Amino acid sequence: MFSDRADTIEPMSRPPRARELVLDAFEALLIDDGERAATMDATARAAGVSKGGLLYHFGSKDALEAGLIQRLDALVDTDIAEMAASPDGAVAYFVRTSVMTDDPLDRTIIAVSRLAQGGHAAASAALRTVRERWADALRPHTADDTALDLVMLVSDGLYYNNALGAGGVAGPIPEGAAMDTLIALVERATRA
Amino acid sequence: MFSDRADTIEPMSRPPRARELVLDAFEALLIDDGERAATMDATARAAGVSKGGLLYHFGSKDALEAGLIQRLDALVDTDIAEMAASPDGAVAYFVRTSVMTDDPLDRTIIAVSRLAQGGHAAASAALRTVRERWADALRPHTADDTALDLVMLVSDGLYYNNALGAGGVAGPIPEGAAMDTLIALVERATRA
DNA sequence: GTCTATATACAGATAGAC
DNA sequence: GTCTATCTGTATATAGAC
Repeated sequence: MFSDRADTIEPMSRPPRARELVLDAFEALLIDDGERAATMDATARAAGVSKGGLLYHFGSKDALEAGLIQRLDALVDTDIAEMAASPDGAVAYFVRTSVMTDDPLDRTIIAVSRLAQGGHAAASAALRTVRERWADALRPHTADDTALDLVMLVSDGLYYNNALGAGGVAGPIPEGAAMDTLIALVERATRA
Repeated sequence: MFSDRADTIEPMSRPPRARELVLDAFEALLIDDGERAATMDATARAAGVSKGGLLYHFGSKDALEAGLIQRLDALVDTDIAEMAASPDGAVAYFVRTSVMTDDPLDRTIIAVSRLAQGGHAAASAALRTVRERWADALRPHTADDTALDLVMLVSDGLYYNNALGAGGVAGPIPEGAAMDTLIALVERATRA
């Protein structure tokens, strides 16, 4: 049902490229400097366009924020599919990927969290929905509701520490072997 | 070394009362509406004083934020003492009190988190210090570093969900019996 | 599609009256 | 101690040229 015109080579993207660059810039500002600093002006400057140029793609601040939330939903689709297919098991995959690796999904989640903490209702709702989707995907892999709570909370804790790292010293997140041991402990405590 | 004049009855407070009311208002705005909305103007209005009146107590936005961080440190002193004295055990006390009950400490932590997410370096540093103090107090009660990580992360996860609740629907936090079961699971997995 | 220029509102902070 | 102006900078958004 797709009619992708693949006969042009250079501008391969269906979603306008400039639009994605603006979202990248907005995301980076939210992560590095917080909601307050992520203004239309700063976003335009960071994306290398003018304010007017930005407002052609996103007619308002609300539209820009909605665009970021839309990106989050798309990235979570992919993540849930990868989690289900993970050879390690869904729980191990989920806990391990809950620590920020600067991949697109991690970045978008932190950015949307900043929006949520700024009182943006749609951002809070989007994060709750994402959390619920993850919980649904993990439920078959955990012993009971309490075990699922534990897995979800450890993941939330990891994200909380990631989110606090902004602009400051890195948070106290288990790395390498420490993470492997933590995952083993969580799996032992929650295995279905 | 203190020369407390206790001979006056009515104004019993050493820290000026208006100052505390301003901090209460600032805190409430941060929690309910986010950092962006917690302006000097809005804080003054919520505290029932004028902008000039607020600026008598806190000469700048930075001073106001520093005042909130100072309040956090004082509240954590009390909490650590209560945790050590808890008949339930430190781990159970810690996990149970990690869910927002609208007590002064919970409120101040969420408020300072908002500041931290807005890029306020001193707020991030203060939260890291608080986390470290808790970890030190809990270390003797956990089997090893991994167990301690697990307890800390569950607590962080609880706070993360509390923090997201702002202005929106309540987060998916275990309550009542579910919380008791979770604490039992965490204790079984981490007991020293 | 992308730009400059501008309107309107509100932020943090100062000055000085009461 | 607490107030009412008021200054200065910056945010979102619009208008309209190129």
